[in-house]
Amino acid sequence: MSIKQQRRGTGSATISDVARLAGFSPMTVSRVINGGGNVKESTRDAINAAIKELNYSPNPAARSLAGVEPIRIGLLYSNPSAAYLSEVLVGSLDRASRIDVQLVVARCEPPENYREAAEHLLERGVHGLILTSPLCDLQEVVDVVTEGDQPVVALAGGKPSDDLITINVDDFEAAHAMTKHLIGLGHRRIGFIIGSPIQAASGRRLEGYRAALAEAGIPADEKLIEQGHFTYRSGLAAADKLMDLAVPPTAVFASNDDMAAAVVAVAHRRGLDVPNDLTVCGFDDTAFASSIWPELTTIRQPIAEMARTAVDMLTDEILAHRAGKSLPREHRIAAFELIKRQSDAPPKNSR
Amino acid sequence: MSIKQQRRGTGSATISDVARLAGFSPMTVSRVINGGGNVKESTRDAINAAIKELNYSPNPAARSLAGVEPIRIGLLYSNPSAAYLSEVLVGSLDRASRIDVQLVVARCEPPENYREAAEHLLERGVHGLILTSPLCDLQEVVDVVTEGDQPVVALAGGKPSDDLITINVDDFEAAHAMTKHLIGLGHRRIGFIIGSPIQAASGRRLEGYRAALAEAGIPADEKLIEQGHFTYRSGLAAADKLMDLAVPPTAVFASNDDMAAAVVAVAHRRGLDVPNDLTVCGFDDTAFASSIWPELTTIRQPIAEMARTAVDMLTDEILAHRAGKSLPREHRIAAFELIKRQSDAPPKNSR
DNA sequence: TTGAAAGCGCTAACAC
DNA sequence: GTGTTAGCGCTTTCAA
Repeated sequence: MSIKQQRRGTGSATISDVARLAGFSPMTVSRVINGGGNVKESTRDAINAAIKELNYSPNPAARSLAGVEPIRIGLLYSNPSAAYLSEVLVGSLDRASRIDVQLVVARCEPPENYREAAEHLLERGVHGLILTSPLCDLQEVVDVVTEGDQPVVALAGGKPSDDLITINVDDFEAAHAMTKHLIGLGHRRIGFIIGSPIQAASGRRLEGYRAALAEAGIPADEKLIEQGHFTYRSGLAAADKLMDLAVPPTAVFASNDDMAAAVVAVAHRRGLDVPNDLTVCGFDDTAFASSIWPELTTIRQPIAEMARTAVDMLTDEILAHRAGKSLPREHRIAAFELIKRQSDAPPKNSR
Repeated sequence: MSIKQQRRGTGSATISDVARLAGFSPMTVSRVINGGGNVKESTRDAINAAIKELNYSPNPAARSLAGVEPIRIGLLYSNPSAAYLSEVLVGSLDRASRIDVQLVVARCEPPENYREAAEHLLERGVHGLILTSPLCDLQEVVDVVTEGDQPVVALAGGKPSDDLITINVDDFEAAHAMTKHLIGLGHRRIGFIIGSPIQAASGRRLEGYRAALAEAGIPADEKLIEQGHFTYRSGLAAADKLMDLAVPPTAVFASNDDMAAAVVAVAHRRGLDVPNDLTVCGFDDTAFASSIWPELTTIRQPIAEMARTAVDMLTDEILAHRAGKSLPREHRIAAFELIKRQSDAPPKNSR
């Protein structure tokens, strides 16, 4: 039933098919695809239409064989919260391999070697850089990587600026949503553990919490707010302080899962049941959140998806750069999700 | 100083270079590379020598352009312990993209849909399958995937057999090493939490523990051995039983990190310090191990590396299969590592 | 058992 | 602005 192709060929549309349909030469199609200059507006449109109609996409093998310089992207990470890092890797590796982009991964531990690490990557000829979480918040690191003219994207962190493409969830909105959820459950004394002060997201999460409280007409009580550092250990300390309060909170919202897990541990140590005696919520939905018991209600950032987006955006920038154009630095917002699990309940004395 | 290549070209050796050096045509070289039949022994040797001398390796882009059927590997996973899964993905994606192998990933949740999931992959035209951890231990799943004649590799799990290529650490040796480490610290009453009974590794770990005890002349006490299921929750229950013993253990060795983390939680809840009042060790070195406090002493399986190996072995098999040869099913052992962190110490009353 | 020719899909170089 | 030509490195087909 299947007609054998003349020789081989995958069956999908080629650049010549597009050229024929649009009434131009393959070369012109190639120019359009690669954002090359010097193509008449009308020609470009016709070709784009043909591309769409044929659902054409260039064959990467042919492309690389024809000698285009491959796109290389550097990924700089540090302090690997294993779960976060691997989501980043999964997402970016996946997309990179799909669109045939080389990914060079390097670890960098500021303050020691961030300069070297960045320079090392640049020497390896990367055309753009992805900066992962704690790194995008270190001004020195950002300064170093934005020195050259390669585009840089900050993944889940960093302040939107003219130097940086950023991809974030709306931390304010997310913390706001979680706090509102807690208020909806009936909580009035809601403890909050702030994240590491060096990360911009920490402040935004705190503001979201404050705003939700204010909107509900709940007076702010500064004693309910403790500083943490995104580590389990800092969560332990903060939780202890919170639970030692004369009137302890009925719920604690920690700025990440590690600290939330620590709150659960402290509660248990004190003979408190979670969630019946204390509601605990986290942020990030790392492996932690669903491995401990009870499983944590938390905010999920689509890290893998964001990493994919990062690769895409960076690739677009690099291509634009090669074609001599320049795109404005974009600041993308990804959708968060409130994941309700078993660590939250109405406060005990509510009715 | 650099002489511009005539037009482009990467500079590395091509099939023609090899052909010229060996004194044959590119075609014959191609045959040798692809394991094709009909090449004289002496010719083959000469060409192989030339390949080696030039350090030649075929250009995958050219290859795929020339229309060889791409190698497609299916990866079947379930019950994603996020950390484990992403290590698997990172390793396999990385290697697959490097050697230009397509990886098709599918989730499968037995007992519902393992048959469909496997068949779905096969329909997508995969030439071989990787089975990740809990799956390789389910006989029904193994039966289904080995029905056809595609090669299957079991990654970190499964019983070595004629149907399956397996890649494992030596669970017996690893558990043995950890137990010995604990004994070396001075512990005599060492609790053990067994992993899920459906996974073959659980039994091997238990045996390793037993053997080390026996070697040290420590009489086995069955009360110190509790059944778990690799979940945090089962670890909680097992730890409670262990700590309720008239003479509780001074150390607990859990068959994975999740359960070890649960032991730490129970200890803390009971006012016990880890490691000073109780030593706790895990297995796997997942994110958990280094996120909680104290960080867990544990056994590390080089999952990502093992995944890379899996892709390589499968690819070799598929290539051999295509060339009409058949390799014996290999059973590879990867090296584990005992990661010493802060959750172990000599027993209190030792001196 | 080996080789020659042609072509996979694309783009760089150079016309026009 | 657009087209022509040639060739990237490999494999298939077919002939010797």
